[in-house]
Order: sequence, then C-alpha cells, then structure tokens
Amino acid sequence: MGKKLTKRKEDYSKWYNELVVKADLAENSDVRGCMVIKPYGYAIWEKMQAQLDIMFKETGHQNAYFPLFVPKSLFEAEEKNAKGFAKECAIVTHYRLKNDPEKPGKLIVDENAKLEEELIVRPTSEAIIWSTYKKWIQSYRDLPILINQWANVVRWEMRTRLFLRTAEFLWQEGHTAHSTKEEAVEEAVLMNNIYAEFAENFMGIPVIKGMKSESEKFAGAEETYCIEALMQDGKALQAGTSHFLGQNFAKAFDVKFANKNGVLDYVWATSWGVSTRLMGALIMTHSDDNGLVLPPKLAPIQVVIIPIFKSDEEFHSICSVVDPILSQLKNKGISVLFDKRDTYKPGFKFNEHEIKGVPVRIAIGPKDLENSTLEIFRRDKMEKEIINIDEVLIKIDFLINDIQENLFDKAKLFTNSNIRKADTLDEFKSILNSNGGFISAHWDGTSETEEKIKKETKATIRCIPLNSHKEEGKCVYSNKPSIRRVLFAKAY
RNA sequence: CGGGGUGUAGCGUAGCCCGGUUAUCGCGCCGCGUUUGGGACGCGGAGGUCGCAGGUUCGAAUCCUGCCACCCCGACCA
Repeated sequence: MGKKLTKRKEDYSKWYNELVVKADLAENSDVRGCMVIKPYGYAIWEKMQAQLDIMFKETGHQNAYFPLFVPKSLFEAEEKNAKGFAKECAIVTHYRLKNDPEKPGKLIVDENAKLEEELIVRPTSEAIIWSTYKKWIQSYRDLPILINQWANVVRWEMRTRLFLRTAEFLWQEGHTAHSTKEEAVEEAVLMNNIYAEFAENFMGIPVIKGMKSESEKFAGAEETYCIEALMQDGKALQAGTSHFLGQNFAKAFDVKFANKNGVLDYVWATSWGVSTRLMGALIMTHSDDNGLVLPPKLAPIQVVIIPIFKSDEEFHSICSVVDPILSQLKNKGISVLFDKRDTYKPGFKFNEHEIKGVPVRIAIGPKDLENSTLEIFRRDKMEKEIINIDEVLIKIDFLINDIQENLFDKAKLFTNSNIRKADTLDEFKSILNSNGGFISAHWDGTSETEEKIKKETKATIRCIPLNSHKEEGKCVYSNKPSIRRVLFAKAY
C-alpha cells in the first residue's frame, strides 16, 4: 500500500477508491457489484440516518417496514415505473436447492421448486407499498399517510462503484398518500428542502435545488425535485430526489378514498429518497490528498487525543491530565477517542486519524506536562497550535463549529465558481473540456435536443433550478427560443 | 450485450514474448531487540492448488484449447 494519495483530475476515480479503502469506510465484496461497509463507514451512515430520522419525524413522518420481495404482478402494475426498472432487477424464481447427483457436495437448483410467480427483489418499493396502502385507505380521514422506510434495495447495474453505484445499497424511501394534489406537491417540495437542509447544514455540501427534465425524471413520476452537488473533479452528483407521483400509483393499484362530499377519488402520492450514495458525496466534496475530511456533525470521532510517552510513569502523568478533559468532553456530548495504544507510534496515529478525517486532534507529551500546554490540530486546514490546557474546552468548541462552517464555505465557493454561462455550443464544449462543473445554458425544452447534447458532449441536464428567473434566450443547441437557463453537467 | 485488458501469498507486483535449479520484490503479518513530539529500524520467521480444466513436452506460471472471474471503455443508472 502506497503512503500518499494523489488527487489528480485524470486519476480521480483511483484516488476516490483508494481513499475509501484506506479510510476504512468500505471495500468491494466477493459478491458481484456489492460492497462491504466497514464499521467506521457505517458509523458515519448511522449519524446521517439519525439526523435524517429526526428531521422526518419533526415533519410528521413515521417509520415502517415493507417486504423485500415484490411479486411480479404487483411490480408491473404501474407501467412506467416497471419499464424504468425492468432492465436492472434481481429475480427470485426458485425456493429450494438440492444435492447435485453429478458432483457430490455441490448443490443445484431444484427445478421442482419453481415459484408459481416470480418475486422481484425490490429496486424501489412503490409497488409493494401502494398495494398495501389500498387496504389502509378508504376515507379522507385516513389521509395523509406519511411513511418512511429504512431499507436495502437492489439494482443490477452493469458497472458499480463504491458507495456511488452498488448492486445493493442502503437508503430511506418515503412514501406518502394525500387527498389533494396541492398537498402532495407541497410534500414533495418540503422533503426536497429537508434534503437540501441536511446536505448543507450537516454534511457541509452545498446543493442546487431543482426539477428534473422529462428524460431524467423518476419512472412513474409527474415531477421529480432534486438536489444536485458538484464534486471536486467537476462532475455533478445527484444527492437526493423527491417525486410528485400524481395519481399514477393510485390508479395502478386502485387506491381510492371518499372525500368530504362522499365522492370517490384517487389518492395523490409522493416518494422521496436518499441513499448511501450520500457517503460518496461526502467523501468527494471535502477530502484531500491526506485522506478523508469529515464535518464534525457527522464524524464518528470528533476529537482524538494522542498521548506521547516513553514510560508507564509518563503515561500515567498524561492520563491524570487527560482524564478530566475526557469526562468534560463526554458531558458536552462530544465524541472523543483517547488513543492509548502502545502498539503504534504517535506519528503513525497522527496519519491514521488524518486519513480517517477526525476533525480535531490533541497531542500531549512530557513537554506539555511541564508547561501545562497541549498541541491541538484541525484536520480541515491541517493547522496545529500549542495552547494552554485551561483553554482546551473553549478551543474544541470553537473548532467544531468553525470546521463545520469552513467546510461548507469552502465547498460553496468551489461550487459557485464552477457554474458558468454558455451561450454557444462551442463555449459549452470548451467549458466541459477545460473546467467541467455546471453550465448554465438555454435549452429549447425538448427531449430531442437534450439527447443530442448528451450524445455530443456527455453532459446532461442536471436540473432546472428552482431559483432561476425567467430570461429570454436561444437554445444553445437548436437556437430555438427559450425562457430560462438550465444547468448542464457531466454527472456520476 | 459490443470493444479492449487482467488473473502469481492478505494487498500490490516481477517472471510469460524466447519452457529448464528452491517462483521475484515491496507493503502487511509473527518473534526478538533497540525505538516512541509526524507513517521507526535491525535481525530472524511464517505465508503460494501461479484463476479452473484439459492438451503439447523429458519438463509448463511460461506454449495451445476450453471454461470461469474480475477490471476498463460504450449502452443503463441514486
């Protein structure tokens, strides 16, 4: 294993992969396209889950759990949705194995145990959930239903990448049912806003809120709202989506309710989700050549304390200084690790915790004991300073807030300075070839043009930004009239 | 599913073209000693069906055939 990571643009994938493995977040598993999330990586995911869960519950949602298997007849009920996912499904066809008569000790599929109806391993749960909602909904008094599910899903992608695109991934999926269109649209927008708030305030990832074009919309949705983020290599990453599903699923699964006037109507729906892909966004937004950089709000270890000692005696003197700091930090709810391992040298520990992105590091040794000082280091700026022991709590408080803010500000500056306007196709192409990033350009609104631009440049419409104002212009490709700019980028 | 590539120790690799002692080196791992304020050093050690199955040959990691797996580029995608 080499010692340094080098994040050159052309090697960005390699850099990313090495980083994920070295920081002990995850690794490729022996199962095709699947990933093992290691304890340290999972701890970050748990922190993200916990925060999202709070935000969902604050907005009236409840958690529930639905089956992993979707009978094919349910799966195909909503045609657009089924068609959209058909090419990437894992399918259960049998329920039993038997001994191979030809090869002792080996097993083969028992053809007698063929399922009457195939089961699809959920690529998303709309079908199974809406078939259930049908039983739950009769009256407007049963609405709204605001449910979220934490689950794994399977999408048989041709090419996979740690966290960004794995055959199996973890996510949350919200599925809500409403009595009016307005309320459902409001819900879809609300959840997109919650995703944006989470991304920016907790992950330190600036995002652009927008709507998907027709061709990028979720299969089965009327509108797809999304948050898009820009990675350090100039490629965009879809970080979360929230869909207004109209009455598509209600019609497909025959979910009707009696309104206040006693008239039957189809239920209005939304669904929304974020996945372990957010981990990829986190890694690619903040990390540097020294390894992972974590925002304090998501760091499993916020502060690491490294003792420097030669003898047991020295170690005990250090402990007498460190112990009160430990308990004070714990009382404040700050997660701290006292790395007292004597099997590794301090220099090794410094590097290890840097690779793992621990925001604040404290080193304390004999010199400090003499002077009542300690060394404090911030991971984001790689700066260290010597402070008096009395100041340590105040300093840590300051750093935890400051690092969180600094990471966001830095990423925001990067994103903002990588949104460029293009008014001709040549300009468009030259931006893509030199800098990457988002390109704000006029578009005639047709899927044909979008497709042609994609073929010619590999860039796609990431979103139609929600905050964009109307502006008369001409489509960068077709020259036809356009009323607003949209954001293009090469995407993950 | 098209086009290209790679399989050698836990990881990364040399050797293959041109067959020939005991399969190379680095990291990691184990033991002992010295070290410990930025990824320690020395000495010793363990670890291999050379992807699998056939074939050619006195002899195969090396040549041939088949199979399998994985990676990269396309199409697909959170």
